Amino acid sequence: MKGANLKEYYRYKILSLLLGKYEASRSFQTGTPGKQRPQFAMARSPLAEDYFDEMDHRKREAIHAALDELASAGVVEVTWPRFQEGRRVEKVYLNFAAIPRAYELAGMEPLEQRMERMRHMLAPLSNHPWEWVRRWWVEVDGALAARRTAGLDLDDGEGYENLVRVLLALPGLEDSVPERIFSQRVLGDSKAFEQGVKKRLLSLLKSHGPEEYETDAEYLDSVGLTDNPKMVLAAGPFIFRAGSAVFDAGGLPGGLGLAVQTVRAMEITAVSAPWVLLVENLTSYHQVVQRFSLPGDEEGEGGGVQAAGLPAVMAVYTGGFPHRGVQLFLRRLQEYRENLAATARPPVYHWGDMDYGGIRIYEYIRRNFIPDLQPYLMDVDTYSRYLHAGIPFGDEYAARLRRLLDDDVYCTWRPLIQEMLKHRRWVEQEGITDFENPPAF
DNA sequence: AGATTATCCTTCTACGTTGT
DNA sequence: ACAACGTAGAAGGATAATCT
Repeated sequence: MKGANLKEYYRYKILSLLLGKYEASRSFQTGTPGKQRPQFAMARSPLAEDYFDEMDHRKREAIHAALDELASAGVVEVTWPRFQEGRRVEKVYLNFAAIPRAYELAGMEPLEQRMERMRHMLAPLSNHPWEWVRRWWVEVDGALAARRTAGLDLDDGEGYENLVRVLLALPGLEDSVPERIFSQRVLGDSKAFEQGVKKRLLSLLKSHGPEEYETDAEYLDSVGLTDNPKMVLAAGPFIFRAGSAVFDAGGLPGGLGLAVQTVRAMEITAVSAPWVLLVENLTSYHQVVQRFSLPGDEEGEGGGVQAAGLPAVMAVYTGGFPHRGVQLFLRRLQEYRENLAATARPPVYHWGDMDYGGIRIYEYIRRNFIPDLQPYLMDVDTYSRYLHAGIPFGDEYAARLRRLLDDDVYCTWRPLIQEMLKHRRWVEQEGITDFENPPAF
C-alpha cells in the first residue's frame, strides 16, 4: 500500500470508528449534541496495534497525516500528552458540527438517512389487513422514529423489501401454496423466499403472530405456505359427496388421503361410525385405523390383539397442529354435525401427546373447530399408568407448562398439568397401546 | 480563582436472551 | 448446547457547579 492510500485507509478507519460511537451515543438518540463528544483513546483503540507497531513506522506516520488533515479541517480534535506534541496521540475527538462532513469524508450514509429509508420501505405495512403485522409495524416504525434500530439490519434493504412484498401477498392466499411457487410468483425467483425472507418471517410470526405453534412448518402453514401440498388422512365409515359423485370411505380398509381441493369441494353426508377420533401422531393414527375400522378382520397383526368386534370409528389424522387442509376438513365435519340434532351427533374425541404441545393442540381444535370436543386417553389416570415410559423435561419446559395453569382456556387441564409438573415427565402418544376400548357413550 | 463536589457521559463488564 | 448479540449496571473520566 502506498503512502497516500494508507493515509486514506486510516482516515476511513478513524472516521468510521468515531461515527460508530456517535451513532451509539445519547447525542444521536436525542438528536441534540450532548456535553461530551464522541472520542477514543489511541492506546486502547482498534488502531493501537498499527499505531504502536515498532516494525513499520509508516503506519503511525499515515495515521498522523490523516489526523492532521482532519484536525485542520475542523472535523476532529487531537490531544497529546504533555511534551509529546506531534509525537504520540492521546485522544481523538469528533466535533459535533462536523458530523455531516465526517460522513461525507468516510463515504458513509448517515444513520438517520438509512433509518428514514427503512421507514419508507416498511410504510406499506401500516394498513396491512392482519392486526399482528400492523402491531409489528407500529413497534418498528416507532423505534425508527425514535432513532433506534429495533433489531433491524439496516444494511439489508433488499431483504426487507422482499419481506414487505411477502407480507402483502400472504393474505391473498387461499389454500396452502408451496413455498417455491409462492416465491416465484411474488418475488420472481423460486429461491428468494427461502434464502432471504423465510427466517425473518418465521421470527416475526413467533414474536408477534396470533398463535403459538410447535414447528416452523406449522407457523408457515398458518399463513398459507407449505414445502409441499399435504393430504388429509381420514378413515372409517363416513360418506361424502364431491360434485355429483358420492364416496363411502367405510369400504376402504386403510382409509384415504384427500387433497385440499377435494376437501374444499366436498360435503360430508353421513357418519355411520358411533364416534370420531382425531389423532395427533401418524403412528397412532395407523394403529387406530388398523384396530378399529376393520370390524371382522381375521388377520390381526402377528398374535396381536383380536380386532374383531370392535365398534368402528371415523379417524382423522391432525399431524400436530392441523394444517389448512385438515382445518377445512374439520369444518366440513362440523358442518355435518351441526345439521343434526344435538343428541344425534357422533361425539368427537381428540387423542394426542400428554405434553405442552398436545394440550395446546387439543384446545386449538376445540376453540376453532369442534366446541364440544372431548379428550381421549389424555387424563390423570392414563398419565399415571404410563408414567414409567414418560420422558423427563427441564426447567424451561416446566415454566411454559406452568403458564398454562394461569390461563383459563386450559382450566380443565389443571389436574393433568399439575401431575406432569409433579413428576417432571410428559407421555408420548405412541407409547400408549391399550386404546382398544372406546369411551362409554 | 482555585479546589472540591456533583453530575453527566462513555466504556467496560456481566448477564440474559436469542438464534444456530 | 454453544455462540453471538443486545441490554443493564458499574466504574472511570470529564465537565459543570458550588463553595471557600
